[in-house]
Amino acid sequence: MVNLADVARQAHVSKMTVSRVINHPNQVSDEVRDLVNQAIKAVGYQPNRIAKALVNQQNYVIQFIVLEDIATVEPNYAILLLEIAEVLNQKGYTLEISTILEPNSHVDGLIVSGWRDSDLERLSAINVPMVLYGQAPTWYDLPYVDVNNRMGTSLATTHLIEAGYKKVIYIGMTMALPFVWEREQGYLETMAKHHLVSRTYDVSNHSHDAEKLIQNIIAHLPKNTGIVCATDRIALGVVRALKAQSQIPENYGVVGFDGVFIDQITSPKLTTIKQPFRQLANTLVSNLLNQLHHSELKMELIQPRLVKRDSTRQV
Amino acid sequence: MVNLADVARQAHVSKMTVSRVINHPNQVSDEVRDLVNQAIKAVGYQPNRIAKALVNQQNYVIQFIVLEDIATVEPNYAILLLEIAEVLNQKGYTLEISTILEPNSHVDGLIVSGWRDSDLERLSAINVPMVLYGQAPTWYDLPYVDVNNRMGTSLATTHLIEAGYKKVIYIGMTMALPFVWEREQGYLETMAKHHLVSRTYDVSNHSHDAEKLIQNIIAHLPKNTGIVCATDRIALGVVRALKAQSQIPENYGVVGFDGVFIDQITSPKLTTIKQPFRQLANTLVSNLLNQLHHSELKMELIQPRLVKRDSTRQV
DNA sequence: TTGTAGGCGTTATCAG
DNA sequence: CTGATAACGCCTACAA
Repeated sequence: MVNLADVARQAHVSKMTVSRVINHPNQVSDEVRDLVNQAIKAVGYQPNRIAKALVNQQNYVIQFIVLEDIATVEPNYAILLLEIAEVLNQKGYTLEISTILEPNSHVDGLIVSGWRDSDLERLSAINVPMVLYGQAPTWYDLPYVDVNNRMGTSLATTHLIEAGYKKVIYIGMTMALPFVWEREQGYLETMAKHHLVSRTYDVSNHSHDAEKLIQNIIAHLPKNTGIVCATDRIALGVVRALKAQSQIPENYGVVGFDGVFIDQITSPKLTTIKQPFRQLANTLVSNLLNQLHHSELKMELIQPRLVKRDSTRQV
Repeated sequence: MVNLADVARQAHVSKMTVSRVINHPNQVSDEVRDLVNQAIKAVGYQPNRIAKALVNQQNYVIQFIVLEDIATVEPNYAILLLEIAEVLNQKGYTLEISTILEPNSHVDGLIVSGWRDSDLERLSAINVPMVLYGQAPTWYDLPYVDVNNRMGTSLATTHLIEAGYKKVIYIGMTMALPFVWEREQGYLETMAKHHLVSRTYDVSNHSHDAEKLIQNIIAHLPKNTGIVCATDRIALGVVRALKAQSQIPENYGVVGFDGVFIDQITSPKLTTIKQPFRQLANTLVSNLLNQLHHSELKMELIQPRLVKRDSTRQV
């Protein structure tokens, strides 16, 4: 393993000078800097993270904690994880993945996802810098990053109204999670703003349940109805139930939420509210690193995007 | 941060004795060992990974490299990743995720996934212990772990035959990847063994293409046909095309492959060949660690499982 | 069985 | 602007 000493020898300077060229280049004279840089290339030097970590009392490790059962949580994670890993790697950090909350470890920061309200107490007791994925109640004062769920369903509702669907209903989830509430509110507010009568239904977040719901209520669903769904999974069931009569998008318009994977495999392809995972990952990471370096606590909401596809009329 | 010295002071012994109690307990007298263990608990000592890594010239970091475009590769990864992370964490290793092949890094081992034939040359030039996810040509001598793809489609084919479907066809993929070939072979061999005439089609790995294929050939598809699909994604399209006439599983039987997520959201639910991800993760990790510790190179094939659900007749 | 010295590769600090 | 020294926390090698 080639180290600082090797470079120093090659460049006929001390180890410290080499170290400075790397970490504080402007404290070194131009000539020496060039000399050292050449030497670095010549011997193929790469800094040793471990040694650096030891002396700096930092691990350069960020832990991504998944508190919910992955198997049920579908594809979202893979993509978010990869994005975060990439951003972190670029900044010299390592992403460690964990499924348990074990604060004793040597990590510099935590990104916590899939938490429930009941985890919040425990979370706020841990004194490692952290950022939550998902909007948390403000009284815990825990920094979070989330997509603006309310804006998302608002976008969806507006789109359906503008596309000319006379009636617009909402199919939400039975889970008691903040984002579930936010998504419903986005629909309700937008309907109110347009002086329209709102109507909501709740199902578990499974396509088959949504499918059944539609079959049950189809008799009462007038043609020219728009359906805002709390998730793509629900939308999938709705589309399937409606597909038989191939009435999409003429008689029924369907909008999903999430924009990961499922939206692509439905037929017709889903109009959906897309979570901007790349941006989410970037924000999550920079939020956390800002805490590490400047100790700012921030709550951030990212804007989602409406992706128009074939399950709604083109306006 | 509490360290060896703190424990030593507390127990009135030297740092080395404490270190020995942790790493070579049988080199220490019983009394001293108990004393030290108490002290460790008392002060809440946790070994510092970083320092250990520095002196041992190990990072305890395993890199998981994803060489293909994640967005297109669907949910499989999230679950595999989490499983691997868990296993590794238990053994004191950290999982680092990366999307680029950059061998210069300070990692102890590599788990490589999503590679193509063209990556193999480069891969075998890297002299860091590694294990591939996916069966590789033997002449590269690269250790790999994979599900037994051939056995998988064989299981699927046998199931359809035993369920009494008269004709059994195969819908494969156009990609020139080893596992694609293996899956097709599993079908062909099994058909031959039963003295049945085989018939294969190829589509890209998208549900919509599979759907179109079925629509095109449905006229030539006699009732009582079984369809072995190379992936759940393809099966999804097939099921959708056949659903209209709701002829599943009476007139047509469909079996998918992978058993992650998609199989759950089809209607009817898919009979499929399930990749045992937990076991895959365990094998991947132990294969790699065996290389690190005992430098054994191994190629391992894991048996998949047939999960019978509603897209085939019950036997 | 236990302890001492030295070093892993890096950087902060202080002296020149 | 540059260099020597000590330290981060741990472990191997050797000594007692």
